[in-house]
Amino acid sequence: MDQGQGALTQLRAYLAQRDLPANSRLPAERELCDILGVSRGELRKALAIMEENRELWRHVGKGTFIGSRPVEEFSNIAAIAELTNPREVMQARLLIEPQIAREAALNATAGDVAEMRLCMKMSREAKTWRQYENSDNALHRAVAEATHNTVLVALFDTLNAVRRTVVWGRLRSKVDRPPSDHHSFAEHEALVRAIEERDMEAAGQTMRRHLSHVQGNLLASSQAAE
Amino acid sequence: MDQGQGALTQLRAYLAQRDLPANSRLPAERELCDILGVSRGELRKALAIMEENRELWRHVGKGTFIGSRPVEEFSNIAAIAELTNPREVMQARLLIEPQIAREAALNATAGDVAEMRLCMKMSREAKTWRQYENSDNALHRAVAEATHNTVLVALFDTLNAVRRTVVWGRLRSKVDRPPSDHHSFAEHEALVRAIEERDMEAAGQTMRRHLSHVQGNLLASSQAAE
DNA sequence: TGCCTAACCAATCATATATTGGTTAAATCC
DNA sequence: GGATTTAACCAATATATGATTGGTTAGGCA
Repeated sequence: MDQGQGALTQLRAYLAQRDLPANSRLPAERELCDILGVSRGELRKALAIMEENRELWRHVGKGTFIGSRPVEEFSNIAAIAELTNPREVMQARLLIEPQIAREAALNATAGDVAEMRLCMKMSREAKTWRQYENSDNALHRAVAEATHNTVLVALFDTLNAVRRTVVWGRLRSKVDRPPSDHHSFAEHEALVRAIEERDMEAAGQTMRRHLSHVQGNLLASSQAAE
Repeated sequence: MDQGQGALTQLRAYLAQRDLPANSRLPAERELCDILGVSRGELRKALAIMEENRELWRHVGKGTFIGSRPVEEFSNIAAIAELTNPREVMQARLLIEPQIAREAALNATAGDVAEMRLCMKMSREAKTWRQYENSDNALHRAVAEATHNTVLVALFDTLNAVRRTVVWGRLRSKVDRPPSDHHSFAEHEALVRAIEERDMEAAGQTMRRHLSHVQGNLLASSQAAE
C-alpha cells in the first residue's frame, strides 16, 4: 500500500526536481523504471493517476508529455470541402461575415481603411477575373483583419479556404475575362464607408446585402449550367 | 517557334486522350519527355503555361497534378492558440455562436432537440467539473450540429478547439469540484426551448446572454487570480 | 542566340528499422 | 492465494535511409 503511493511520490519528486516546461517529453517508461528504481507496473499506476489529473498525457509511439493533451483537429480544409457544397459555404458566409464587418466597424484603424481602399482600387483596375477575385479576397480579408481579433481572422481564413476549394472544384471557368457586372464595386464602397464611419449596423447590413447578391449570382450561374 | 508551341500541343493532346480526373498525378517530367518525344526544357515551358492557366499545379518532390493548387491551411489550432488569448476567444464566441443558435432554430429536428436535452441532463448530474465541461461542450456542439451545415460545424469545432487549448493553458484548476453556480442550467434550458419553438430571435439572444455571463465569470476569476 | 543535355539541389515520398505506451501471462514473492 | 515483478509481444509512432520529383544551372552544340 505504501509502495503504490511510493512510486507516485518518487515520480513527483523527480518531476519537481527537473521542473520541466509544458509539452516537454519525459523519459520512456522503461528508462524511468531504472531511474526511479520502481517496477514498470507501479510506475504506470503513478502515471495513470497523474494523467487522470491532467498533469501529463501519454500516447503509444510518441511518449509521455507534461501538460494537458492537445486537442484533435477537425479543421482539415480538404476534408471539410469534401463534405460540403457551395450552398452551405455561402450560408456560412452570410452568417459569419456580417458579424465580422460589425466588429471591424468598431475596431478599424485608419490604416485598415486605407488597406481596404487599396484593395478596391486594385479590383476596379483588374484586367482578368483572376485578378479581380484576388483583390476581392484581399478586401474581405482586410475587413477581417480590421477586427484586430486573431481568432476571427483565423476563422475567416478557414472559411475562405473551404470556399475556394469547393467553388473551384465545381465551376471551372477557364476563360479569363474582366467582370462585367459592377454591382460589387458600389457595395464594397458602401461597406468600407460604413466601417470608416464606425456604423456597425450599416456595416453588417451592407455586408449581408453584398453576400446575398453574390449568392444570387452563384445560384443563377448554376441554373444556367443545367 | 513552331517547336515551342508544339510541346504544348502534344501535351494537350496527351491529356485530352487520357481525360484524367482532377487531382490525378501525371507522369514525372523525365518520363513525359520520352513519352511525348520532346526535350525537358520544352516540356517545362508547356507545363509552365498550363500551370499559369490553372489547369495543373506542380510541387517539388510531389509531382504534377491536374486541377488548381490546394489552398494552404492557416487553420493550425496550436498556432492560433499561441497568438491569441481568452478575451479574443470569448469575443469570437459572442459573435459566432448566437448566429449558429439562430440557424439551429430554423433547421433543428426533433432528434437534435432530444440530443440537446440529453446533454443538459448529463450536465445537471455531473459530479465533477470535468464532467460538467464535457456535457456543456456536447450541448453547444449539438446546437451547431442542429444547423445541419457542415461548414458551420467545422468552424465551431475550430473555435472550440482553440478555446480549450487557450483556456487550459492559462488557468489550470486541478481541483475537481461540482459547479456551484447554476445560472448556466436555466440559460441552457431557455436556449433549447427557443430552438425547439423555432424562435430564431430568442435563440440568438439567449445564446448571447449565456455567453456574456460566461465571459463575466471568466473575467471575475482572472481578476481574483491577480 | 536558342536549344539540348547532363548534372546537381532541396523537397518529398517510400520503405525499413527502432522506439514507445499498452497488454498479457508466466514467474516470483510475501 | 493474492499481489508484484518480469518478460515478451502488439500496434502506433518516430527516425533513418534511399529513391523520386520539380527546379536550377552550366557546358556543349547547331
